[in-house]
Amino acid sequence: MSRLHEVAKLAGVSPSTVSRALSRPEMVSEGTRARVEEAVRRLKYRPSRVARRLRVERGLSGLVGLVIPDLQNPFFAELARGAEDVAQARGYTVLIGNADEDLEKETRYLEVMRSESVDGIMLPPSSGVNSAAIEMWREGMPLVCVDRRIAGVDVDTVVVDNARGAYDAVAHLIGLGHRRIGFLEGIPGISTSRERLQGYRAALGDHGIEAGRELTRSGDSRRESGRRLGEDLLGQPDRPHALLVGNGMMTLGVLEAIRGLGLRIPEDIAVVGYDDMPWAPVLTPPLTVVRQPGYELGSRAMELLLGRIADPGRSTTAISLQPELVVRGSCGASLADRR
Amino acid sequence: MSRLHEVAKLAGVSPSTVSRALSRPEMVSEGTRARVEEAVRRLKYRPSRVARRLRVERGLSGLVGLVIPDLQNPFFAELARGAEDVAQARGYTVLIGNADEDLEKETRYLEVMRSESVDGIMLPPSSGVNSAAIEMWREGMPLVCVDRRIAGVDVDTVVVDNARGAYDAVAHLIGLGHRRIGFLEGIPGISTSRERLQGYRAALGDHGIEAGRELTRSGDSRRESGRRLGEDLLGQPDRPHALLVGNGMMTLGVLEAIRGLGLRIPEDIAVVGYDDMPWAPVLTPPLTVVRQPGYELGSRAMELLLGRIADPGRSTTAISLQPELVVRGSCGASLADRR
DNA sequence: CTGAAAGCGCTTACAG
DNA sequence: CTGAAAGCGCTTACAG
Repeated sequence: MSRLHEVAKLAGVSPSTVSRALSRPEMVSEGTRARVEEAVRRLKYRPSRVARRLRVERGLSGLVGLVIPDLQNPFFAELARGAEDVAQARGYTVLIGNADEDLEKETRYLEVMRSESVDGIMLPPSSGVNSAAIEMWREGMPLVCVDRRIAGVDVDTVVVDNARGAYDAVAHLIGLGHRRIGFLEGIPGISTSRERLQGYRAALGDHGIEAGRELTRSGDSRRESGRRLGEDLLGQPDRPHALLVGNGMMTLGVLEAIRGLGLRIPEDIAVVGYDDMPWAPVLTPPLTVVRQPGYELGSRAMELLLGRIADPGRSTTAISLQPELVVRGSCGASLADRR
Repeated sequence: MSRLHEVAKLAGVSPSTVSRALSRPEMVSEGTRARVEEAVRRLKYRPSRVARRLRVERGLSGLVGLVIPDLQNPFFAELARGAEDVAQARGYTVLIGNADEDLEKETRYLEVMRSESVDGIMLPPSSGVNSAAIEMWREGMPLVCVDRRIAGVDVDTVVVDNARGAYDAVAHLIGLGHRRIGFLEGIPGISTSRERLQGYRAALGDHGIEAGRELTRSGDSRRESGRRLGEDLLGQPDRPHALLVGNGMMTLGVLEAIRGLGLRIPEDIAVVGYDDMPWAPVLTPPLTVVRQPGYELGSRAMELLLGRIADPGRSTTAISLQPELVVRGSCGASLADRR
């Protein structure tokens, strides 16, 4: 790797001039600029972003951090994609870390990112309390929470209306004649799970159905917990006849459980999944889901983050996106029509 | 953020001593070490990795780069997970970039990573020729190619035996009585696609079946191309009655095409997918696939990369992992038994 | 328009 | 065992 001073030597100018020619070309005469550019080309010079970052004040590193709870979950992969597209378009590079739904790993990534002097951080926080993210935000690190909220902290946030998504799904099931409707919660303690549970209960309540605790279970947002909980809930004699699963990966496990129990969808059990996973339309029957705008969630959050980096003092903004119930075949909607 | 010199002041020692106390504690007396540690705690001091990286020679940054062709593809997400687990365990942080199957984006990420002075880079190269990766490797950047090879360059490589995977799948179909077997290739030009095509042809050849060009199509490894190609290939009057799809995301599209055409699996069309996607077992019928050890691919490659970083002069090693044919219901294997 | 100088936050020979 | 000094590769007031 060639260095700035080698370029300077070859071009016959001082290092300062090379630096200027590269980052603020208008401050340099046309002739020297050309000579510098030629030298850069000849030496294949690429400035060290590390050295640059050390010198330049916050807000100019061109790096933003994104801590993803679970890269295996297509929903987060889509969110990351949205974030990355916006960042790239504005000349930013995204440093992605996979926290694996583990608070300790999340914290480690946040520390590394701070220590790498990123300009800002975006994350779906794993849990509201005593997070390293809050501390960094208080110390002036630009931060945006995406998908999940942190309670009690005034920070830029982009979320989906989770209560509404769950409410719509359950109302749909009720409209189809169901009254024994189960709910499988994702990781308890995060805002998405909590709000979906609220939406579920609200829909039941509004239709005069009592929400018995025996119809809900809490998991960990992984496939395996979906399978276990599904077997547990649906293996009971007085099992529900309809089910809302609070998370895309868990839905996969629930489908395995249903197959294992020999139940038919939708005749024996109607299913609505949360998140429109890529495979939802090719299932038999195609899965009815609450679709979340993952890509938009990521892109809007990145816009907010870059905005905050550019103007750290601006007031915080909270964006709420709408989910959409996508009715396919797994609830027997068409079945009901035919009755 | 507190700095090294503030810690030094609080502890009543010189900055050099603080640095030593932190990175080589055995060089410092017990008393001063304790005072430094106390000061670090009080000030919540976190060393700047940026400054450290500038000073320290290559091989000690604690950062490795991973350029992923497509984060939406669960296969690569799994690979990334394997890579990350090994890196974390050894104190390394992985900087992930999403190249989006785009040579230009791949190059941009590679440049950023070099310019961030990462210790090494791991990637499934998007195309063998004139890649920035090769240039960087020649300039001394530790590099390992994973999943895909670069022809003609002597570099550490971890791949799966793609020819074997495709061969086994096609041989399985032939064993079931099929002779008109189609193949949908992923992005042409990358080693995985090429080798799978070779395996497909070899299996046909070994069983005395002529591999007509009208039974193969080339796509771009995306779902949409699977759908388009599937409709095209299976919409013909003399369509194949069995199909190997060269890529997990394309398989999703093919399944949509099959449903759209009103064909039944496996009666009208037997299907084998490449990659054991998470949803394969919950399809109806469950999908027969060639399983690739994605996690192991990533973890082995990371071990190789960290090994090379530690010893840049060692001879290059090539690892080939074995795929595994997972027979489920989409080829009618059980159907055939009953005949 | 250009150069010399100082400095970003660390680490590491070198002396003591 | 500890400190003063130099330096990693840049950027940016400050003079001219």
